[in-house]
Amino acid sequence: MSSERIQVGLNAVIVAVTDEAPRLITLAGDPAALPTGTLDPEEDRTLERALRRWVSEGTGIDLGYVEQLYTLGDRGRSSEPGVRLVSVAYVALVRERAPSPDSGAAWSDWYGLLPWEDWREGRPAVVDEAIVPAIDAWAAEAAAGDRAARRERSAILFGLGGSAWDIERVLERYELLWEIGFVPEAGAARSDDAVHGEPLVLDHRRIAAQALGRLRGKLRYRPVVFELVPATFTLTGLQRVVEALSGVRIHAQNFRRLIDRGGLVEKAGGIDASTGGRPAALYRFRRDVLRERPAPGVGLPGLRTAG
Amino acid sequence: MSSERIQVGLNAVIVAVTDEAPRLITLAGDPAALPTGTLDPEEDRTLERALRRWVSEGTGIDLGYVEQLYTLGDRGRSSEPGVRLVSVAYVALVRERAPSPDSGAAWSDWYGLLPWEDWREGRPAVVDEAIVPAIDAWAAEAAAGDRAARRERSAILFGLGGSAWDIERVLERYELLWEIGFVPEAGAARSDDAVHGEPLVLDHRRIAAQALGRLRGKLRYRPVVFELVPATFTLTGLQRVVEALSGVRIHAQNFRRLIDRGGLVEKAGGIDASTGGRPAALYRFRRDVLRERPAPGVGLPGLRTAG
DNA sequence: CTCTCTTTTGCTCAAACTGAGTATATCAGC
DNA sequence: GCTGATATACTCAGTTTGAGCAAAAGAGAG
Repeated sequence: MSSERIQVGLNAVIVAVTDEAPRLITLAGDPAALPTGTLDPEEDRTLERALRRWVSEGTGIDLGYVEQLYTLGDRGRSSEPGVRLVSVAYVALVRERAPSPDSGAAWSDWYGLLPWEDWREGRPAVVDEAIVPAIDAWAAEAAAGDRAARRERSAILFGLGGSAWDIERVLERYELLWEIGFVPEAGAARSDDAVHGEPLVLDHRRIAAQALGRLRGKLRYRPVVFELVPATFTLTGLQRVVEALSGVRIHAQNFRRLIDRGGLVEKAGGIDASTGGRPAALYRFRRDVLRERPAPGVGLPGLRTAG
Repeated sequence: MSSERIQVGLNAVIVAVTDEAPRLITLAGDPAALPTGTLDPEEDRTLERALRRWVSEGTGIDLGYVEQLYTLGDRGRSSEPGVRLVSVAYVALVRERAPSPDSGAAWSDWYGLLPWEDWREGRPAVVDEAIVPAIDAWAAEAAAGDRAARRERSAILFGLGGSAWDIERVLERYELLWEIGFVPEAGAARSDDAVHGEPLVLDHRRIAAQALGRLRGKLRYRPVVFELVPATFTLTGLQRVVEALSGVRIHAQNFRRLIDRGGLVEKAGGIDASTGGRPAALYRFRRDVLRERPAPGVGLPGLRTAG
């Protein structure tokens, strides 16, 4: 056939939200990497089982919710020469911040990788201070006819000049930053991580970006948040997790209205008095909605023009 | 490593809508199959390019819009023994019903594969006449405690007993029918195709089901319909295509309101008088919306409780 | 030429949903 | 019993959605 050998790999974006920060597991290295494994044709009946097996073996974490994300197969994404690496990437949600053993696995802040994605405190400084100048330079060096198009595309993706910030277009934003050479993977020398974001090996940061976008979209119409919170939780706690992932603030009263109008939760009986204010009632997820309603999600109220 | 060899394949669900019927390309055989190809590591820089290459070579069709669907890698999905086949499936949309050469490729009616998915004339006869009895039998043979759960799950998926018909859950419905042995792939002998749907080789019908679900979902928030219609079209024509894919009827006035309130189209100047009634104005897609609005789709009005 | 049938297109209206604000409840700590 | 904090309840205008009525504009029948 051909002299280049094809190899199948698996990648996992393992997500948890702790202390109002979304995190994912990375493996130590320079740069760091997403957990990576292979399919054992003898042992693994399905790709997903293969994933669960080696994640469990390697990090001691038993995955709950798992969803296939994307399969990457571009040339040049293997570190071994002569090997064409085709990787199937998955997103997995885990409840607690299970501390990893001495496997080299650790939890990294998602917004450490993608600092421009966190708009909870308004438009992040990185955008105005570093991204906008980089975009301007990139637009300026284009042929006269393309300048307006480049500026318009950037403005829409990054919520500039009156455009709304679309929380789901994480991948498109990453790809634009890659195109303009803002993220170090694009050949540039290693630079300030707080501004350009912490890089990952190969195209792993791209995978992380795609995963965040997918998850943000999924929040709307499937009750995936509940995979990330403990069995009982307060509505404000739930809201903080949604905010952490979506990267925007939510109107608390409307969030509450949406959640219980949708029948997503029920009172668990019990109180969390550690809030610093009026104690909050504890709720639990109503597993029944999965069967009752066609597309129950948290709906993400109030984020048309965040910031 | 292991004695079983891993092989990477590619599958394409190539879609067109003609005469108000969604169609996809299948290769002659018993049963028929989806177009299948491989990645040539030397020649193909990306998976998507590989797909475009062999579809073009094999059927003469140049694909336009292409989107990755899912990667399948379960054991036992290769016809060759000793080979573990990992297939990356794609959905592609093409405009005209390009007639295929003598490559064995032909257009098949999507609802020939999945007859229970077409609710444009109300709940299809197949559901009441064949599926409901099959479900009842399946529920009856369960342990007493599981019967209600089986019935409830079926009712929700198939829009029985007051449940709404959710157009997007195509895959879940297929999987239920597989589970209860209604679709022939599940080991049963070949049966009446008009009722059980035309089978495809291996898990190809499953892929087709997943593709339909994905496409139906995508209609809502991305302007993919326009990939399927000619450069100029009437609003009713556009509506028929949406109806064909979504499998439900749409309130014409609301559809029209949605489309032009969303700025998705503009008058192309010209008239189609062949409608049998008042002549319809011709429109064209406004490519600009892609840059203007965050998530322009056709919105699919009026399909909460179709049928 | 007029009447009828058909499809296209414009308009209306109530119900549901959203975004955003005001007000009240209930705790901890002083 | 204040003060400060968060939790929770209600309100209200603006928008979107589902659904129907009606006029416009052609073809064909009589």
